Amino acid sequence: MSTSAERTREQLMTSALEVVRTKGLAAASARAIGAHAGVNQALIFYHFGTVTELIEAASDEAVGRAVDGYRDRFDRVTSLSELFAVGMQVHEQERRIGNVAVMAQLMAGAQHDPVLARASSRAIGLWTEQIRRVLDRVLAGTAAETLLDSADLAHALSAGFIGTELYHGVDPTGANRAFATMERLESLIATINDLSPVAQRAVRAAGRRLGERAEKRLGEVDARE
Amino acid sequence: MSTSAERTREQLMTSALEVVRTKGLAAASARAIGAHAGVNQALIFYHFGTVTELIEAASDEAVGRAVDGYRDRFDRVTSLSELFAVGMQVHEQERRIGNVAVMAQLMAGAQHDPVLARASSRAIGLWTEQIRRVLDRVLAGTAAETLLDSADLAHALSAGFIGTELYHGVDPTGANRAFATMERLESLIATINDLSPVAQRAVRAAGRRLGERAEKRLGEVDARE
DNA sequence: GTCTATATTTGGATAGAC
DNA sequence: GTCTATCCAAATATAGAC
Repeated sequence: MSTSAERTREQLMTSALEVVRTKGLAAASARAIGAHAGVNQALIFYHFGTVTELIEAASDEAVGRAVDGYRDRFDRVTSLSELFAVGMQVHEQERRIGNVAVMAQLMAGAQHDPVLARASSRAIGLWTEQIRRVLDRVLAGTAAETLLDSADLAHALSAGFIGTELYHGVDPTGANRAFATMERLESLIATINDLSPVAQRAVRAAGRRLGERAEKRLGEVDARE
Repeated sequence: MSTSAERTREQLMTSALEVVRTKGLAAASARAIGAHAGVNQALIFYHFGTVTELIEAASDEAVGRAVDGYRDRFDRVTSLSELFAVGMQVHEQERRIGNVAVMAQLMAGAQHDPVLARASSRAIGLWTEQIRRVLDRVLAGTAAETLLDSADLAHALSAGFIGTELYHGVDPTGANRAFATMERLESLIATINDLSPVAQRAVRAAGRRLGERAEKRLGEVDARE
């Protein structure tokens, strides 16, 4: 049984994201969100304190629900190619309903706002962790396991999706070309997984050296920050 | 010989980018930019019309100059690995001075502002074209030529750099992991270029089929938009 | 070409009635 | 818990003096 206050809170949260989605973060003022929710803007401050805290709460709720909703689908994935296919489908769906656009707006705002930074960190963390979990499983025992690191790759995919979203608003064809490259690279990995044992050993050996180099570099960069 | 008006225009342009760099697009108001430039905010409207048009002019000027400045360095590149190394160095430098952060802010704003969209389109276009030109040259005659498309890859790299920049502000370690993946993939391509002829033929053949599939898909997506 | 002053709008936030 | 009314700060933009 939802009280009137709970309904108001929910309306404000969905309206907040809806305004960010359609008009961008810069236009997501208390007045705009209140008007969209059909309630007075003062209620935002009563229920959430500030506008950005409302957006934070809305993001937490929406991302948690979205990621949960895809969990079963990801759990049924059994190969890297399948993960890639499902990942692209999920991304396309999330993109169509505007959730990726919202995330991109929040991350841009997060660069200079600690509240949005917290929200973005949690949001991107949930998605990345979901991908990493499946990657860990489907990479196990394959040649690609030597070439890639599931955590690294999960972060790269998340960053790629956000970057491509911004790219899409500026140059749609260019964004599709970026996606085509991701597809090519995935196919390449799949191809290597199916190579002859001899060729695979050569690639693995080279890959091992390269992986070590990458990890070494990563440690150095992190130490600097 | 620079007139007083020219100096004022230049100060406003550099100040505009400096404010975006340090405080974000949302804080780049006429007052903030004017104060930073040490001139009255009214001059922004006199010289540029609106604040976003000032930012547009500043971006055009700065990006053109930056890309030109790296041209020679890119022209001396002779292999994919070398391009990757130089690209990472250039990106790291541009990131350190904040130019990547500016671009990310502009692209986020561009999603809902036609003036910023124009500016972002030109800016990202210059960088992408620079990368594509070199890719075209260094890929020629290699095994990777069959696996990749220089225009597609150039767009993917640009999108990746922007996405990673936003990611960096939210999760620095995660961003470095994303970079590590780019490095691994580049190494993989380099490895394939050095494989035995037999293995390479297998990879090439698989790559050709995959490349055709990617291009087909790309055509379909573009037709929908 | 630059500044001061100001009109106008918009936004965050709070007080107080209901 | 919600609304009205309002304060205050900040923003874009313009008019007019210098």
